[in-house]
Amino acid sequence: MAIGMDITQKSGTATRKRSSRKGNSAPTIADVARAAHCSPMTVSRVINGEENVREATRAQVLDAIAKLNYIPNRAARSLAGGAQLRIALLFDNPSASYLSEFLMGALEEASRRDIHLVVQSCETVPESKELISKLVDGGIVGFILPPPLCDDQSVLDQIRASGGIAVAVGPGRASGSHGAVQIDEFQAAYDMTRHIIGLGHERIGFIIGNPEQVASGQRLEGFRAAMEEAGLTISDRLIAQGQFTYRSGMVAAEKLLAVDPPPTAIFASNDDMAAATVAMAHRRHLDVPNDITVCGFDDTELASSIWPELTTIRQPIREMTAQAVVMIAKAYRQKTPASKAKGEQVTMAYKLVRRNSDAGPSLASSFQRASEKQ
Amino acid sequence: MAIGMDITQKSGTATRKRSSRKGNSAPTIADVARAAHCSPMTVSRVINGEENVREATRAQVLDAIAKLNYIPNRAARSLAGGAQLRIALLFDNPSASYLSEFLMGALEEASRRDIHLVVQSCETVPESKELISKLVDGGIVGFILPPPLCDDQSVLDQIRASGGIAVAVGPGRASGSHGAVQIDEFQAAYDMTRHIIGLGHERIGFIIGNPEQVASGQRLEGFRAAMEEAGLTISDRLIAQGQFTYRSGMVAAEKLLAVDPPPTAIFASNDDMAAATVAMAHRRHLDVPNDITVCGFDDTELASSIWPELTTIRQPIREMTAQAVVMIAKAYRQKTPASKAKGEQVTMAYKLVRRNSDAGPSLASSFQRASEKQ
DNA sequence: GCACCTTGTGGTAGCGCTACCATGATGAGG
DNA sequence: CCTCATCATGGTAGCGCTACCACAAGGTGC
Repeated sequence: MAIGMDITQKSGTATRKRSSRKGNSAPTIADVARAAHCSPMTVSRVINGEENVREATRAQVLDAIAKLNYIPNRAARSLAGGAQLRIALLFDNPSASYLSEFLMGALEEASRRDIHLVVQSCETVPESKELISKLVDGGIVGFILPPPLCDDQSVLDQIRASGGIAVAVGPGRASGSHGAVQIDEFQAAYDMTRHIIGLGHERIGFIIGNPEQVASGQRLEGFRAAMEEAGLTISDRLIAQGQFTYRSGMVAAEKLLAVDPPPTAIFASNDDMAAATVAMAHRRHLDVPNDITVCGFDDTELASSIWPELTTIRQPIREMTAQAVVMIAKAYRQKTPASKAKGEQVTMAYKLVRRNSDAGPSLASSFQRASEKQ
Repeated sequence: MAIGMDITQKSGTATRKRSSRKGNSAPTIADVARAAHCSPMTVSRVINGEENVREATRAQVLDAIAKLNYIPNRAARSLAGGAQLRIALLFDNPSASYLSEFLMGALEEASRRDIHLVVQSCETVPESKELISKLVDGGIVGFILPPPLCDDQSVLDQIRASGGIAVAVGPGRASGSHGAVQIDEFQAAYDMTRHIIGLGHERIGFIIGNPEQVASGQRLEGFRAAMEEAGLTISDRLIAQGQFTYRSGMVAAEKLLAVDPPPTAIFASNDDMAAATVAMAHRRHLDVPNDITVCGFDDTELASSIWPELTTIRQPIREMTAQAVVMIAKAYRQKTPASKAKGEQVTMAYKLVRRNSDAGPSLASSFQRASEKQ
């Protein structure tokens, strides 16, 4: 890692007398063994709950452990224990804030379990093929795949072919062939739509996400279902295609706001597009939320850094990623030829976060809507 | 990334004498050494960025590392390296995107060095006093302080009094009593202003950051210096006070845009406020950058997620935080009574990132300006 | 010319723990 | 009584890496 910087590292002298290497501190297994009048091996057995230790010996050891306040050294344990789990986190180019949340969860859990996490960018699909088998050869046993990679069947297949364990995080739909951690996208979009309807809106616009990601379709379906259930008509003109990017959101919002009469609320499939919608509304001198309600999805950082802050759906990204790490660890441990490719599915709870971008329809709009009906 | 090199690992090591303990062998430092035709020690040096390695050797080793996809074993590292360091990252409430970048850098470096990183929110200053000594008693040896905490002398003093090592990241000015990692805020703001002037602008607005942070003042000074050097007058009406928040940016931008004649460019002291300025400009039906240039500072994720993407100053936040971790680790290791409170200062390189929010002044504005001069 | 650095490199000895034998003790079966 | 499985335990050899020298090669300075 060479960064273009100059640093003043003049200090190199300092001849301290090496106290860290041996010195004081931290009782070791040998200390315990001495105190319990047995060998380190026996202590190790007790710690690891092995069977073949006499009850009396075990008690002695336990006693010594308590007396010395001994805590086994994690690092040494996993070093000696051999097989350290290595997991790769592949990513294409998700939104940066999504990725950082994602990393936090994975890194934290990996550190807790003393698992090696390798973070790998994986730009192009053709390249990925070679990359994956290289990683597997290099000792990587599992792969965590955030969107949009989690929807790429060829990557999934490649991992399986190489003998790796794949866990997709946040795919729209789970296929049984691999593990997945997700939220119920359909239900979340449904809930949000219900929320908007509950505010009194009837003319609600929707911006679809990137059509290549399964989640986009599911969110749209959730929206549709709630609208239909409420007996509201869904005009094609009030549904715009986006790509999950801010820019695509601007284009889509522009289109929706130009419809006559305009929607009193817009539900965008992610926060970037919702933020763009707010910007477009402002450009038209519409107040958010008084003139128009705008809701997003994902609760990325953007949602709370713009004004008004967005009402959105919070995915527990960190927890989801942590869960993915756990799942790989588990799958690896019980990797009998049989259960190998089972593919556990976990659905986690999302949350509708209400902030300042939603409100009931304005009187003017209501009036307009009322008159329009007649 | 270089592909096309097949992995020659297995053919190279014919004997395969290991394999006893581990089934799936991850490449070790010895494998790399063999591939790079040097000793494991040299590889270790390269990995740890030590100085005394010839450039050619370093390159060879780096090459071998890449080829083998080698990843150092953290467990072994911390075992051999001695005690495990514990560092706290205290934060008040910086912008979320800043924080997430910040965390990434720290987490990554901490994980790389097997340092235990404790992330601690520290809302109120009175509370902080107790918190710090509690953490030190609990075995925390170092503290990383992002803005705005890095400007709080009482926190710094408290850490020193408790015997902890403090490193401020991104303070405006370094005091010798503690470590600091920063960029040259003044120079960066100066450069950006020069850039804007170079585009042909003369009537340039500025939005100041939170006055409690030293960096705000430095950025303002950099702006002033460049303006004066170019012989441009600085109207008080074209300088607005902000707080580094999106919302404060909206208020400030509104004020600046209402000035008659309005500025043809606005330089905001951070990206959040710049983004807000773009939004306000749009609300007034001003095109960015054709009608007005808007520049930010920090290059947080927001800068590239809105449209147009912001021209801004990129601080290597991640690298800076990583550097802070390194500095604490080093300071701790050579913590002789003498060198203890030395307080190393590191200044890192920033970069002016040009994107799509700047352009020369429009003809209309130029004309206006020209006529105004007469 | 010989002390002295300085610089790049290699060798060795562990860090604390566990895998894998090897060893004494036991008891059961012949 | 002697074999042979079955315990309970000990010894040894690393796991992968880094701290600490040692050492050779190339300067300086006088």
